[in-house]
Amino acid sequence: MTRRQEIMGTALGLMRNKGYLNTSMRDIAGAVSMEAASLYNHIKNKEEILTNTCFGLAEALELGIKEVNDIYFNAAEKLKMAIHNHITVITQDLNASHLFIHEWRHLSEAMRNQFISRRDSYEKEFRDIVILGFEEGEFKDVDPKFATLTILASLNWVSEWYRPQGEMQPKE
Amino acid sequence: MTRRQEIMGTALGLMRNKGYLNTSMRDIAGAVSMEAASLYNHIKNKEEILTNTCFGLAEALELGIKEVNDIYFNAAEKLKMAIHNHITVITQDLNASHLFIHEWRHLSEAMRNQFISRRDSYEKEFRDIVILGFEEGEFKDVDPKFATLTILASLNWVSEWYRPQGEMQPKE
DNA sequence: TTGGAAAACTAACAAGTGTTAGTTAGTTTT
DNA sequence: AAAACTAACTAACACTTGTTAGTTTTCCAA
Repeated sequence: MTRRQEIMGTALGLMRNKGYLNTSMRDIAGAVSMEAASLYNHIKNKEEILTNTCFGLAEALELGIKEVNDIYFNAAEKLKMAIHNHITVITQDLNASHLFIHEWRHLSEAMRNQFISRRDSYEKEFRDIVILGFEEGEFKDVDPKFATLTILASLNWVSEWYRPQGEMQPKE
Repeated sequence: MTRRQEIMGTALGLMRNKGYLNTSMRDIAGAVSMEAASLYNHIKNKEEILTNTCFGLAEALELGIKEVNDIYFNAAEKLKMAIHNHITVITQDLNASHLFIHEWRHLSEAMRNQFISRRDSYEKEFRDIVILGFEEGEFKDVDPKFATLTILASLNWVSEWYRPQGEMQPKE
């Protein structure tokens, strides 16, 4: 593991516990036993940590839903796989996921706008699957918009309570 | 409306948009057209804003679930009413709800511990309803713990997308 | 009209923020 | 052996933070 990865990982851990703004460069430095200024030999600045993880996860999620749309045709199968892929990504690195879900609003304005639009288009692809299932008559008695929001809310909340050592596995 | 209420309301609005830590006393003061120092004639300190709203909502939610447990006996009815009460509280003041759900971790340690334990006991009461339904054979094929987490996740996420002017009403 | 509280002000504080500059020791490449 | 690179350091910067002290203005009841 490079020093950079070590710094990134430690930073994510601190930020998950204390929040992005509440985690200072000196906190991060202390946790990897160096001075704050030395961090800048390895990372560009504080925001890079946030930008990197937010866009990294965005990419992983987008990849997951594109795969689903390429392979499957039946709405029920699509939805199942989309959920599966989403959970797989989210549970990969819980600290990163927490940042991705809760701290993106502290991106600089330009990055934030970019982030929001990618997030919206991901939600749209997800919603399209639910709508498809609705048209196929597979899913009933639901408002597609509402159903999608509910599903994504549940999926994202997983990063709050999921523990790798716990009794429940991602697939379940 | 007293000056205090005006300050509180404005502060919650700012904090919803920018986050608690990222909202300075000078920001709040500016938004109500006074100097930062003058705020202290009306509120004790910054944390009082957070403490007040977090514990205010905690109390409202606890009240709601106690009422349900007093009146209803059937699990399905209980759950329905518990959800209804929860949504009613959450949609009452979206700014306050956002703070309650996302920023409680910035309470001072003593307050935070108190908050967590009240939150846990609320979740337990909720889970007990689901478990009751499971035992009654009313709800099937679900792990009660998992179901409860999913329900609460969805309910809390409502504060992210619900708009009073939107097409959907709390009752739905 | 006046006395006193309420609510605003100015000025300052100590602490903490992200970041830059300049330097140094040790290692790698030329 | 010389040059370049890596990764650490110390010191300082300009600025922001929540909060307090002391003073002045505003406003209402007597």
